[in-house]
Amino acid sequence: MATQGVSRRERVRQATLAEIRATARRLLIEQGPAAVTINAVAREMGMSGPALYHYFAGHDDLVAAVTVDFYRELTETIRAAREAYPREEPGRRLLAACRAMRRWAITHRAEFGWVFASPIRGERRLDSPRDRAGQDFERAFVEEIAQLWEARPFPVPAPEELDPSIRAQLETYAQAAGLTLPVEVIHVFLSCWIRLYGLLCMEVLNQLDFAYSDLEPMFEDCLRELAPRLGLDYDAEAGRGA
Amino acid sequence: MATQGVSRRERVRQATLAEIRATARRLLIEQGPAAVTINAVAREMGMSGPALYHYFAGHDDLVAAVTVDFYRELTETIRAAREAYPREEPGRRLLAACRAMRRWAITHRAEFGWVFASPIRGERRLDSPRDRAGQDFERAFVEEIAQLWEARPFPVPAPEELDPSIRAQLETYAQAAGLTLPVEVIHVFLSCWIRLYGLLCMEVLNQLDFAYSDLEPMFEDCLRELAPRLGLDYDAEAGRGA
DNA sequence: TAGATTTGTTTATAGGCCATAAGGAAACAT
DNA sequence: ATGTTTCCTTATGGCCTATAAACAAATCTA
Repeated sequence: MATQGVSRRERVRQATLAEIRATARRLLIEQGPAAVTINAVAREMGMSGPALYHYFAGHDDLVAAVTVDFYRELTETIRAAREAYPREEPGRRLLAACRAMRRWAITHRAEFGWVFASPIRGERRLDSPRDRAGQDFERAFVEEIAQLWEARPFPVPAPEELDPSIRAQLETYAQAAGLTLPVEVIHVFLSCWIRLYGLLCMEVLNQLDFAYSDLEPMFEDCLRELAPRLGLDYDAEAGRGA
Repeated sequence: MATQGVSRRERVRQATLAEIRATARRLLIEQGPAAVTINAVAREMGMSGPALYHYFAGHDDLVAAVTVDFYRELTETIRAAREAYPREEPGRRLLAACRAMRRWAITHRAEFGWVFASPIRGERRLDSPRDRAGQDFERAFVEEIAQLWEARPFPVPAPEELDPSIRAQLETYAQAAGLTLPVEVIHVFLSCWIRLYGLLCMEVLNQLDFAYSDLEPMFEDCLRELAPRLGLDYDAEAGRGA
């Protein structure tokens, strides 16, 4: 048996854990974030509320676990999309990753909105599973940027052009994240990231509904504008498909 | 008397309404959004919970009223900052408005975060006080853009360059908002708006904490990049002061 | 000015949520 | 077979929303 060392009990426990998270997700999708409550999830599963406390320490814990699921799924989707192109074309891979991110976001609005609108109040611990999943998500892009930079360096600001405060912040970040890329490269990357992710953020938070009903062309516009900054050519065709 | 037609009762009522909203705001600042609850506000004021239902239809209503307060204050701040420069310099006025927005946002993090992270779930009615306040906020910028465009037209894409879908969406928006500016101008405006507001959005939602501790230089960077697109020259000095 | 009305407030109530405690039942181990 | 661990239940306390009913006070009106 492949599951040799795993007791039956443990298997059942894992199944229950998965069912809880799946139920929470279903409630989120069907009834919104406020409906994802310990009691509601339990009721939905035919259990009594307090039973769930044997699986999660509390509401926050459940929320965090679900968030991690979403991060993982999104990251996995992005990684898979990347692999549609060979390693020799990091530019195409990067664009595919960006588009996969938006596609996941708009086909999983509730989940994407939950991930970053819900639980970031207050401080974060850098070692929580939640943050590890977030870092992993980010890494999917950083890896590709690093490949791109090595394969075909894109223009970056001269050292003296970069604001000293930004430089200092990014040095701290690079060190904490274990990045070996030059700070100027990180700056270009994050500048692009902020624009792309920020657009998605506003879209999912319905901050742009007052003027737009479909932001896909704006997203493609954003990619078209960002592509040359990373020294890669924008491929309009790939945006329409999938 | 200036308050001639207003009964004493009405005055007291307005005072109570104001106190309720002020208390809600205080709770928001001191203890976070979750603490802004009908009961907590009432308790804080020495009243019993149900009494508040004579002033607000329910929790959502209170939330909406507080949100409107924030929108108004922010809008007022922006309008005031604009007036620091004469009408003949719409460029400076616009930059001042942008900086005032960020300044208000970071000196009122809880309020700013509340405004656009909290209550936008679900649909919106276009005629609610909440949305009217939001439109008013937006107008503070649109007005300035219009002035700028008339005084010194900035470059806009040629009609055939604008994506048809975007054009259609913006035509709908322009009509609904009663804007007479060309669609291409609106497109440039909103493109800039998305970047600026999106950056602020991510900052206040702590989406960039993983790398940055102080986003002011990034905001200034954004302004510096946006300024030429609106045909105005970036004034670094004004950013440092205040 | 005395009664009727409107308005503001309180207590009581119903239902939901989070979280803990205490007890019972089932699965496991030896 | 029996003790132990694990899981699940009911009971409880405290806070929340929201409504209903009862009471007090200010205001209006005849």
